[in-house]
Amino acid sequence: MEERTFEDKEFRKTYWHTCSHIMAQAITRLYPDAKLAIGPAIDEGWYYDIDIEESFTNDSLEAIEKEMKNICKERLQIERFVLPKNEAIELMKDQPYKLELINDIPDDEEISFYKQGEFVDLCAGPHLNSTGYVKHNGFKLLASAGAYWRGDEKNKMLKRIYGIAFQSKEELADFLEKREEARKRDHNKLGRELEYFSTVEYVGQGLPILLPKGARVIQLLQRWVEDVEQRKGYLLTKTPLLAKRELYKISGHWDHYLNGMFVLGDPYDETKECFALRPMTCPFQYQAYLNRERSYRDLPMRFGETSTLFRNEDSGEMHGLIRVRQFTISEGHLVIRPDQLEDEFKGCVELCKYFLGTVGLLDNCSFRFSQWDPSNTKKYEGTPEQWEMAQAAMKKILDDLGLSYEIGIGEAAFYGPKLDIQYKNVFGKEDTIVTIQIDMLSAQKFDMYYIGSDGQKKLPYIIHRTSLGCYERTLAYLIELYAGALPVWMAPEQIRILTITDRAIEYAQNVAKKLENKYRVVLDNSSNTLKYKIRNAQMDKIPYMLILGDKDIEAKTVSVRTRTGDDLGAMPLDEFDKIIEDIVQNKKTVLK
RNA sequence: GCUGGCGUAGCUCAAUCGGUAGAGCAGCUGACUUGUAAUCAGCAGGUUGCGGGUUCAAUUCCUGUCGCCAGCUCCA
Repeated sequence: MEERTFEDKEFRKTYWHTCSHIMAQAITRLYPDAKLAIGPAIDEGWYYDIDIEESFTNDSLEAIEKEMKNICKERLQIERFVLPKNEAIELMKDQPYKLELINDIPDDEEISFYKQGEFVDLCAGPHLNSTGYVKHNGFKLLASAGAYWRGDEKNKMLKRIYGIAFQSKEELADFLEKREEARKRDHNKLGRELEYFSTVEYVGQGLPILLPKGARVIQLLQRWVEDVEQRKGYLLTKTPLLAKRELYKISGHWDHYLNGMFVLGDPYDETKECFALRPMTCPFQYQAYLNRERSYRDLPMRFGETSTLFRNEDSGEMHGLIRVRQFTISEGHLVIRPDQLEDEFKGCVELCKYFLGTVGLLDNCSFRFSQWDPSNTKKYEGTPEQWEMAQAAMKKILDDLGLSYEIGIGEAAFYGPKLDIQYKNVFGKEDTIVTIQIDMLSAQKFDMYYIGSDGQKKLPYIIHRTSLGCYERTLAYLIELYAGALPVWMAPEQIRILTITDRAIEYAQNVAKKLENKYRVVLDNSSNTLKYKIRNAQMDKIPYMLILGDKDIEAKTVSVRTRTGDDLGAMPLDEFDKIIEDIVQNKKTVLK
């Protein structure tokens, strides 16, 4: 086994899993009262959940690491053995979590253990065959955190320690360095530094202030999405941000989403009017459809809206621009005949792939088919038959499209299954960026019908979908992806004009005036030195810098420098305009 | 909401045993008028997140609260 390397995913996981046991052994040595829960290998490293009184501090993590090194150096043989259930229970009698796990193992399955020195753990394996194979200077404990037993918030919260290991200390150092590099791209830090957004304590959690740069980027994304959607046959709506309780009762939000809403008034006093801010656009936009009777000839009707939503997230959930309490999405609802489902759904997938591809985010996306959980029917509306039908329809479409997707059980909306497009950010964390959902239930609730060719009332299907998802979240991902250096067409500041001497001020003002008609320009005609101006210009973020001095005035040129450090030399303004116009018009993501 | 960590100037960080808050950068003013990653000088900047407590004295100790970070749970 020692011939194998980390290229081999199975070996990597085995190695990390053994690390997890070594960590558990070290913890047991240092804290004999610790009760062990589970300790699996994960995508990057491992964790172990432990029930223990003490909190793990940085100091205690170091102490555990030190003991782990000892265990490696002891070169303990790791031996697997199997016990019948009654003996397994006897062996683990002091480990309540292990007992619970043993009791869940079916009687006909064998119960395996791994032993290294004095330490024995219930485990399916596999493992390395000696603690000596783990390089004592190749691992690090990264963090401690809380985690619920079996992932259920009703259960006790245990202490979790995360760790990472490699086969050499150089690889470990490399990993830690890359992690630091990723932190520098963190939108939550970079976005504040570059003044895209800020938060204010007394405004509230999850309520970011979009500063001029952030607001500008979001505005131009919104205009672009609205324009493209218009060309794709979308009808623009603008609907209220709040409504009476009665609307949400029809939509089902009152039953399924009340604790996620901001309610204005007493939700339980039926004698008084009660409003709530909208957490979703659906029931509002349906009203546009309901405005008059519709024929089968009218369908599909595609409604689009740049829609601001409010969700009362739990206080621990907020994170920069990724998870907020007020956000704006490119919302849309397609009211369609059942026979149009396939084409329209595919159209939605194509559209959002176009948007995500153009901004450069598509490469980090994966698809998730989010289904209901048949064992938790309380969370959902509709019958099992209706769910099976909707999911079967979506499965057929996804398979036809040849999309490779993962299935997420219990990830569906309460009214239907979803195709979620998941974005993996610089830290490897995944969130939904775009969602397309099939809804076969809502039309009936809202009495949304159309008159078929036979003159009879028919129920349409509804597709809920976004194009670019939530703009705040998208902006966060763009900041991270481009490390703050957004593509020219969406950069909040495209050109910075710098004067070398005060003699160039008037010339610079004229240049600025010409460019301002088409581009976002900032003129720095302060009397500081050029070096000073460049230093303070965040020059690796601003696509183009025009440097103007006596030579340029005389030759009627601008000296152009790009944020990548390329000096394009002096050129007439028209020539510069052509270069940048091409890049902006064609939404090129690469500068040059 | 839960577990843990952290809140000192716009940013990055100091402040010994509890003894009355200091530096660099950014900012502003002046000088310099400079051709591609730190020109010089000066000024200003703080209810140490906020409230309560202990103490002669709190940035420091205790407590509550708000916010930020990591993770869990939940979700776009």
